[in-house]
Amino acid sequence: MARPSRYGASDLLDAAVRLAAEGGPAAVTMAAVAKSVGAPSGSVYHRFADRPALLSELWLRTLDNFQSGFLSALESTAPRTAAMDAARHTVCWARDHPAEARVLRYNPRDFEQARWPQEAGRALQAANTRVYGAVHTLAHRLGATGQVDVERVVVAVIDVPYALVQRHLQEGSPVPSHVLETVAQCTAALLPGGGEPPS
Amino acid sequence: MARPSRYGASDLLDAAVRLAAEGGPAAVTMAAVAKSVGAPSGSVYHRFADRPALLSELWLRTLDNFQSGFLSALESTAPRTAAMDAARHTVCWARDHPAEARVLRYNPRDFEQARWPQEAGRALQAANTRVYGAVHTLAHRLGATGQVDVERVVVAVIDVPYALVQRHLQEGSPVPSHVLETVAQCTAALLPGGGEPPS
DNA sequence: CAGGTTTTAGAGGTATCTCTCTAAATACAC
DNA sequence: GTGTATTTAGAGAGATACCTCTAAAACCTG
Repeated sequence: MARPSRYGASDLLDAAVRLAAEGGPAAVTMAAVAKSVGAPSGSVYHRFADRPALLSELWLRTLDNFQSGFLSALESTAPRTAAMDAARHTVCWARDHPAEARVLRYNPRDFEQARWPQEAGRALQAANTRVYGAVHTLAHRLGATGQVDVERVVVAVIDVPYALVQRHLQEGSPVPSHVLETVAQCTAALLPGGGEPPS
Repeated sequence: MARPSRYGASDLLDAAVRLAAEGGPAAVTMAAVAKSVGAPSGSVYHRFADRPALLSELWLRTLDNFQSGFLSALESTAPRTAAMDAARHTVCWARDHPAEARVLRYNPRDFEQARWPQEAGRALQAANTRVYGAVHTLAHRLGATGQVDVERVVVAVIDVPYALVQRHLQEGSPVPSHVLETVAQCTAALLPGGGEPPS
């Protein structure tokens, strides 16, 4: 049918992830991505309509790579193990995919969300509501009743592992293994019913 | 002695904070700062040797504005109230200074730390070790013994309030008042000795 | 091998940003 | 008032980024 592609979309996105992890969103220029894989800039524009389109795919692909494992961890039948598994998944995924995890440290806004194609904006919203919905129902399965209880589950399952992991990643160092235990303790302590007393 | 200055350093930094809060570090260009206060670009270069110098002062001033209150909250004699006050301070400060708080969401690296003047780099390191040292001694005063216990206090006093506040700020919405209570509960639950059981 | 489609390849226009440099304006000291 | 140090004011050079556009190359189908 046609000439085979030498620089595929996923190759370019891989390069973009590396650049973003090292130099932040500003480092993801079309020229830098092209240079990073040895392609001329025209090849990048052949795959992505413009820079916002590339950035949106970069963000959405990375987010989905993380969320898919997170969501399947939440599907465990026992709600408490679901919560613990999800929290641990965040740590393990970040440990195993440091560059991608460093991308998620930022915000869609930092990746020019305002200029994304409409479809990308909707996809992002869908992904976010899907995760928040899953955590919400988890909170109810855990017996959370009020607004504050639900918030507390969100902190336990999302914010604490995320914060602990990012603190290490942002220094460029890998995620130490003891973080897994710290997160497990903190999450357990914050879930309804509490954890073993701290000391 | 001389002509009075029309665009002071702090005016320019104020504008830079606004720009960074709205558009991220990339939006803080010398031209944008100048335009934001109605000055020609030359006036900005008269105050700051170059862009890294401006960014370093932007970061250090903002960090110090936050840390001074945080550190004085930690000085309370009763260690548990010190921890709770420090956690609450983070929430209140972010609520009252949303633009500055949104700046602190980023990393010195995002503000070109690699090109900062030496002196600024040292000041940053000093500020960080000062805070981590204070939290470290707080952890000991709270009876923390092992590595994991200390980490847990850091999570309770720093990471949890920071994460909860940033989750709201990054959507552009102000910090809701109920966050103060959520943070207080989570921090209490994570401190040695625990909090009231969740439910 | 011929036709058609996709992709590479990169030159170049336009815009923007950083930073330098000169000249003029200002206000205080004497 | 005069001198002087500081600041404003902005033009312009050099670099870089985004994006467009044209031409050629490569491969599959028939």
